[in-house]
Amino acid sequence: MAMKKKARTEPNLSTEEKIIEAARKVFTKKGYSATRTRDIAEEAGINLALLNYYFRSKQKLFEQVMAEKMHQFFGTIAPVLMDSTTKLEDKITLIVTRYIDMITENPDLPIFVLNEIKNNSARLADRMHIKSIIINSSFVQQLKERRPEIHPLHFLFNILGMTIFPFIARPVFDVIDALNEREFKTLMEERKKLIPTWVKGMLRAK
Amino acid sequence: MAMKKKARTEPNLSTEEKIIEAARKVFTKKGYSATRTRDIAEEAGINLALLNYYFRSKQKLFEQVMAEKMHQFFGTIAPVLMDSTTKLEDKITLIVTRYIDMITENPDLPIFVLNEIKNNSARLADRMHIKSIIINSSFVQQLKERRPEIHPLHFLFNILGMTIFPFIARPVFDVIDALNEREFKTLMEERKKLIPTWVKGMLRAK
DNA sequence: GTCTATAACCTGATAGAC
DNA sequence: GTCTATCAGGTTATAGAC
Repeated sequence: MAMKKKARTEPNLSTEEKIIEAARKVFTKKGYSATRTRDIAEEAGINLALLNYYFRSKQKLFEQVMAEKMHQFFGTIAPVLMDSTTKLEDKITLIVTRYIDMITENPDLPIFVLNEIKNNSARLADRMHIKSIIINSSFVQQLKERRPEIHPLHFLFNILGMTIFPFIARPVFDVIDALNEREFKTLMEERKKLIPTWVKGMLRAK
Repeated sequence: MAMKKKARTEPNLSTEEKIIEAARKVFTKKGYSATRTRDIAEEAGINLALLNYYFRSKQKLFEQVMAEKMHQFFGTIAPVLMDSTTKLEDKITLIVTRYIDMITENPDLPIFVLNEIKNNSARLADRMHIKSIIINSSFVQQLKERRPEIHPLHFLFNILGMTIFPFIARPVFDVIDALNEREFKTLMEERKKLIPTWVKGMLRAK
């Protein structure tokens, strides 16, 4: 009966690591506002005061987690977009497969990152050079050359939308039990092959 | 200098309507947890006590707004999916154009609805017959007939992802000033024609 | 470094005057 | 119906003992 304060993170970590690990989990799952510092402390199996000892405030702890998560979210495709030695078709396949693998491991990541960027916009997002990553990337150049009459963002929206949206919409399908975990994973595995095929069709289409 | 408590909603509404109108705006923009009942009262230009007088609690007020917003979100396409007299190709065009028009007027709606469903899942989502709307719809039947070897949800994910994702990801592009409001609207207008074309290509593709 | 206790503040909700 | 004042409980953060 006395197992209320059981830690849920690995016990053989430093206190600081236990806290940040717990913060990653709770912030990503519930978002900034719905997260209580007590939730994080309990998840880490430590005392609430230690959170403020290691990280001055909830806000500071959050900023650290958020920076990591943005790096994870945008860093997954940034190198692919920039690499001028990869063919356009191969880039598409890489973006899709990497995102599906990464988000499968971190299902709450997309809606967390996009929602928190919306809520903060100004401060957080421009830390990374997202603009140059997107606008001046080799990927966008290749799209412009292939289909000069269509804005390259159309294709980026298509690839990311088809890849990421199913994860964002998944809770809807969960509730109606239309799609259990295994079925969803199967679909997403299929999509690794299907999405690149469809996008290549768009690039060819009249 | 004494304009702090200025109401932002239309003044010629009943108090109850002013409150629910303010609640729609604030909840949709900030989500349940980040919303303070005081925010809603100020937005409505009324006193905090009146909120509890008309709606017993923050939770009750939220549930009312949420039910409306889910109806708005899913109701936009439900009739189209169900109508067995419409051709598959026409359904696709209708879904895309209706969603783009509706979300353009309510840009925060998709991430709000999907995020709150994720946070509540159990209670909220099954009130509407989403399951039968999706699984037993004429739309899904038509997809099965057209491409029996591909799971129909693949096409639904594609259509909704290409249509809705740009709105969800927009704050990212806002910050990097890659896309002002007019440019974004132009792109979304173009997508009303482009997305149906691309989807039809997928339906044909070997 | 880690804990308990508590300060300081915020938030949802209500009492009670008008 | 509407307001001011306030309560009760929760939340972040810190003081101080060990």
